[in-house]
Amino acid sequence: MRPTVNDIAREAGVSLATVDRVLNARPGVREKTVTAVNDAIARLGYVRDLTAANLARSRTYRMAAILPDTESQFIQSLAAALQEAGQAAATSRVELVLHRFPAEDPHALAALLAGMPGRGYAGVALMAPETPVLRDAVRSLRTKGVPVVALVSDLPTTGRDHFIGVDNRAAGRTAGVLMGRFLGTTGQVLVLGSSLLARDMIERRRGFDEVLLRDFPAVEPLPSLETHGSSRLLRLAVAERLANTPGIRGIYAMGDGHRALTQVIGELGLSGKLTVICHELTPHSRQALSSGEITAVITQNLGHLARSTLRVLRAKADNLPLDEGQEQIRIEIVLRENLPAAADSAI
Amino acid sequence: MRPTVNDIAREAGVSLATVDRVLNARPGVREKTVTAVNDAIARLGYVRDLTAANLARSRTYRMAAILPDTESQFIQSLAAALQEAGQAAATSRVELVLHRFPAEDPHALAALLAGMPGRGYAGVALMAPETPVLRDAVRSLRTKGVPVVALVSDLPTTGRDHFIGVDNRAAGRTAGVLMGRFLGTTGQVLVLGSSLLARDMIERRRGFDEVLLRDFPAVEPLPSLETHGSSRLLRLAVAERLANTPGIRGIYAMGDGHRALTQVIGELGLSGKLTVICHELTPHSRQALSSGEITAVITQNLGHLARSTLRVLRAKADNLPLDEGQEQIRIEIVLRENLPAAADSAI
DNA sequence: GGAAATTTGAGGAACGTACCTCAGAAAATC
DNA sequence: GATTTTCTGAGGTACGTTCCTCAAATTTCC
Repeated sequence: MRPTVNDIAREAGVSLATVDRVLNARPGVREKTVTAVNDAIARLGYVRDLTAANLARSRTYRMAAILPDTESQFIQSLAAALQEAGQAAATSRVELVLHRFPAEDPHALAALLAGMPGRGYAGVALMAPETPVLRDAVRSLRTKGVPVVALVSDLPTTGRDHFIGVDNRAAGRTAGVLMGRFLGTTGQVLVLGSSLLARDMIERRRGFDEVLLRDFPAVEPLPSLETHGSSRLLRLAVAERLANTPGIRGIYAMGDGHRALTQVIGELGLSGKLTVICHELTPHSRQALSSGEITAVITQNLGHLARSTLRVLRAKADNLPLDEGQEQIRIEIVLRENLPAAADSAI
Repeated sequence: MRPTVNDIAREAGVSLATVDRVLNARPGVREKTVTAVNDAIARLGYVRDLTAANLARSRTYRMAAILPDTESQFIQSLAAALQEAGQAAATSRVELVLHRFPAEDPHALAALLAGMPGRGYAGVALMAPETPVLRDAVRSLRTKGVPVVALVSDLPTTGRDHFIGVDNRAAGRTAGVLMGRFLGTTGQVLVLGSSLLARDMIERRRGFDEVLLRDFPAVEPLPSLETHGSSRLLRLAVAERLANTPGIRGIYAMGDGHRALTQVIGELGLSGKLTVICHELTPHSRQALSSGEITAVITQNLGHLARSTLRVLRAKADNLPLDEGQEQIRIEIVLRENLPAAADSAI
């Protein structure tokens, strides 16, 4: 049988109450006694039974996930993944509530955040652009004891507790190598980015250029086209560039808008003739990948991201250490040949 | 507050004992009453609190993981990942015991398996070659009610409950595209494989050839060299082939022995001049990747694999459904640019 | 050496479920 | 309508923790 708190009390020659004080770091125990208890714990190899502990605490964790109300497939997939992870976590006393904020209105977001502590949230996961208003809102939340984690795009200046997502600079570098090696020789590359999540776009771009400059000097990345999430804008801009710049042999799409992109490429009769690398596996990019319209997708596993979010929030709420290995989100490269089955909840 | 069994009893107008009988499918309840209880459950949206349930059952899960006693870095990393996942799972009443068997002795393995039910194992995870003896041993285990999952290399003919690992055919295809695109033009490719885990080797080879044949007819994969896990054999064979076949521009290493391979390549002064693609991220392949001796590694996240193993075994032991999305192990492509930080427990 | 402060012990209630017993109610059978 | 048989209720204990109270023991300080 596994040792219990009672075994420890006996082994350490103290009472159960004292063991409990030590285990839960409650005050009023002499240093010497603490050591004695810890020794007993080590000797017996005691591991706290979390199921029993949580039950006794009868603690429930009400968490919020806040996303922009953009209706891109990526955001939708992310929302779905979070919902699903929330459902699964219901058995471990964690409840996840999804909130949306108007993508272009940082003040609405700040107001939403300000209301969080009052509504009993034990933690907040947030995907949002890094504005000054947001920075203050996050800081205020944290001083009120609500942990905040950044999702997908980091918010370092806000002092968030953790960032859950990939290293976007490394993701950009990865896109860079693939572009360089797939092109093989010379060529110009069209680079597209929305601007909502400024930070991740900037980091991707930086990584992309870094690799091309260093390892593939014959490849010339063009200045970024900002599409602001508008497919009309994207379509016009891409058509114009492709028509006027015959040297373009590749496209690096850092943001969303896969559908508009493949469409305009198709209309120009260039499907399959360009090396197209984009980010995020969505229903549409899956389809374009398997049809050969997109060459490679750099992505992250949204199911993992969502589950990680809940685990991290919970650990932060309980002030417990993280299993860094488990929480590290990998940069995944998806080609037609390793496209995961659609059964994957993360899409 | 979440509804409890008591709420259900009140809502259904029956006693707690009856609700308990229904919930745990114990006999002695009229059909009509069962329906009434289930209706109440549906109405209140009751979800059984698994932590409390397991506590009450005072159920613990003793699981076994069985690996060959080969000392390859891959097996060592896998063993470490399993150990670590086992430690983490101790808080949720799961215990994992690692066993090894002599790699070349299927009968010793069968004997080991035969002893499992007696020792109170609730589930077994197994990485082993698919021999007739093994098939019978696994079948016998399963009829005794012990779920068995195959690890890394599938064992379809044994009727195992689940396979945890990547689709090796798809992994081979992925290696194929990378090789084809990275080579760019014509070239011969040396293919190396150990033979211990016959099935995964065969599947990888099949996938590799499939893609090259279809999409890269100018690339010619040579017949597999079997190294039987011996680095001496590998070294001799590779040196001989490279010396006598000047058309070789790439190497696809399906099995282990990264160290011997990069060594012999280095001795021939070919470091960085060949496109080398291999499987499994290990300390050594990491190093070779970052130094440019290996071009790409096709791998799987061992941390994920280990945690998945425990979750699946537990679900099978409880006869619960799986979250397929969470358990699907992805085929990962690692280049120097997206090499995950070594902090990752999965190495 | 005595008062004050600190540390410890003993005990109990609670968390939500499982599982047991035994008596009593309701239904089925003749 | 009496007798079986089948269902149901009431109550309890247990799982391993957390967290509380209050008294007693021990230490610290003047």
